Amino acid sequence: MDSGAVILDLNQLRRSCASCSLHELCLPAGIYGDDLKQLDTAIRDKRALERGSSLYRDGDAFKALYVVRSGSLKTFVQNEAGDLQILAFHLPGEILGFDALASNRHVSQAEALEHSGICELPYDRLMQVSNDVPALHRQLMRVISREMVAEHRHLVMMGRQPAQERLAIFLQNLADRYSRLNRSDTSLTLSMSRHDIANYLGLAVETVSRLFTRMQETGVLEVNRKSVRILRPDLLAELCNTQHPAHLKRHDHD
Amino acid sequence: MDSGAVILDLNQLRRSCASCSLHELCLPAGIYGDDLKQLDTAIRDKRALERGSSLYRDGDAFKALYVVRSGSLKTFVQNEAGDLQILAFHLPGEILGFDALASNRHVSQAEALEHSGICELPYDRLMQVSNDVPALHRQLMRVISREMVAEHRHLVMMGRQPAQERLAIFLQNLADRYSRLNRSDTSLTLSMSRHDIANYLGLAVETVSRLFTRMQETGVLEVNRKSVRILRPDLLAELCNTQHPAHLKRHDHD
DNA sequence: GCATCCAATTGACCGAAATCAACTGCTGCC
DNA sequence: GGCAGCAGTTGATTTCGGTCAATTGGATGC
Repeated sequence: MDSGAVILDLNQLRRSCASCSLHELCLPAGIYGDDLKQLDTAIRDKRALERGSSLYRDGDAFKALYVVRSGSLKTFVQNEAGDLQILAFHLPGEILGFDALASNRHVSQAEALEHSGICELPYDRLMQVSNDVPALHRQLMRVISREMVAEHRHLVMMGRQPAQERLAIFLQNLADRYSRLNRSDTSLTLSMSRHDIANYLGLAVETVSRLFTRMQETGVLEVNRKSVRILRPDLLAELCNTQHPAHLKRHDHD
Repeated sequence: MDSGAVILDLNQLRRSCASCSLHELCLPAGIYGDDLKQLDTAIRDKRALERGSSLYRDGDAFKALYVVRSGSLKTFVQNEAGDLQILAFHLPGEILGFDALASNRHVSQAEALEHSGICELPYDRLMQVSNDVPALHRQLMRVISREMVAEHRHLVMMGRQPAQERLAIFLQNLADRYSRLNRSDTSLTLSMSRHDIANYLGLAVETVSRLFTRMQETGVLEVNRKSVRILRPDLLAELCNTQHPAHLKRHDHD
C-alpha cells in the first residue's frame, strides 16, 4: 500500500547478476567483470508470478527470455487436437522462452507452479549487449544447446522406458537439480501435481500414483503428498536402469 | 580415377551458398550480399558420406556444424543402459550438430541413411564471421529454436498419440519437408528402414509394418517397400488427428 | 465446524501394442 | 545360379499400463 512496501519489493527484485545467488547457474555463467556489468543493463526485473498464472502463452509475441529466480514453472505445448504435453519443469537459474526465437512468437505456454520470481531479459537489449560481449552469444547458444540435450533425455524416456523407470528418472533428475541449487537432494518438495507429473512422463495419473505407492512399499521413498524423501538413493538409481527388451537397444551401429 | 573426375567432384561440392539450390532453406536464409560472401568463407566442403557411415559420434569433440546438401541422415542418442532413440531424420538444407554446443562434445551420433553430401561449418570460423555479421548469429539461434520446436512435436507424439497417428504424422511431416525441397509430396522414398521408423516413433517394428498394411488396405497409401505413395492426403490428414482420451487434453488452462 | 471440491489413491477390468514365432522375399555374395 | 542372411510381414498370445469407478482425505470457503 505505502511506498515503503514498493521500495522493499524493488530492493528484493533489483539485484545485480554479480550478487545473485544463482550467478553460476544462470546466464551469467562464464561472464565476468565489466561484461557482467553490461549484461546487468539488459536485465529488467519482473514482478513475481502467482501460482497458476502464465508468463507467456502460445501465440504471444516474442519480447524477452526469462530466468527463474525463485519458485518453479512448467512449460507445455498443445496441438490442434487439444492434447497437452508438458515439456519441462523449470527451477531457479533456468532460462525459458527459446521456443519463440524461430518465429518471433511463443509456441508454448509457461505457467508458474507456485509463487515465483522471474528476471526478464528483453531480447533486443540482449542482442545489443552481445554485440559488445561476444561471450554472451556463445553462452546463450550453450544454454539453448543444454536445453536440447535435456529434451533428448526426455525423448528417450518417452520412447523407450517403462513406467517405473520414467518416474525414477524424473525423481533422480529433480534431486540432481535440487542439489545443484544447494538444496537437499534427498528431501524433495514437488511443486507440480500428480497430474502434471503423469503428463510430463506420458503416463496416466493412476499409474503415477500406484508407482509412488509401490516405491514407498519397497522402501525406496517416503511419500507424503507433495513431499518425497528418497530413503534409498542406491535403489532409486537401480530403478532408472532396469533391463528391457532387446529390440530397443543398439542395433549394429559401431 | 583420372583427374577429370576429381575436378568434377570438386565442382559439384565446392559451390558458393549464393548459387546453392538450398539457399533459402539453409543457414544463409535471410543473409544477403557481402554478408553472404563472408559466410561462404566459413564453409568448408566435406566429402560425401556413404550409407551407414557416421558424421560424428557420441563423445566426439565439437568442431563444426554440418548442413545436409544431399541425401539424408539420422541422429540418435544412446543412454548408459544401451537403449537407442532416434531423434530425427535430416533432409537437405537441415543443420546438425547443435547438441555439442553445451559441452563441446557431441552427445549424439549422426549417420548417413544413404549416400549423402555434407557442408561443414567449422564453429570457430562461424563465430569469427558472425562477429562481423550480426544477422548470422540471429539466424543461427533461429535455426536452433526451429529444431527445438520440432522436438516438441516429437515429444507430443511420443507422449500422447496412439500408434496409427504417429505414423500418419510422421508421413505427413516427411511429405511437407519433401515439398519444401520441391520434390513430390505424394510420392515418398523412405531412406530409413522400418526398424528406424519404429524406433523414431517409439513403436515396435511389427506395429509399423501392420500400420502400413492397414493404411494400404484403407486406400490411404500405396506401399511398396521403401516407396510410399500418398493416395488420399485428406484421409492421411484425418488420421493425424483422431480423438483420444480426455485426460490427455487441456485441463483448466486459459 | 461443517460442507464442498478436487487431488490423490485404490481396485477391477480392458485393450492397444509388445512380444514371440513363423514365414516371405529381397539382396548381395561366393 | 543358389544360398545365406537380414528386412519386412503376418499371426497368436501376453502384458503393461490405461480406463472406469469408487473412495479417501486435504484444502477452502461459508
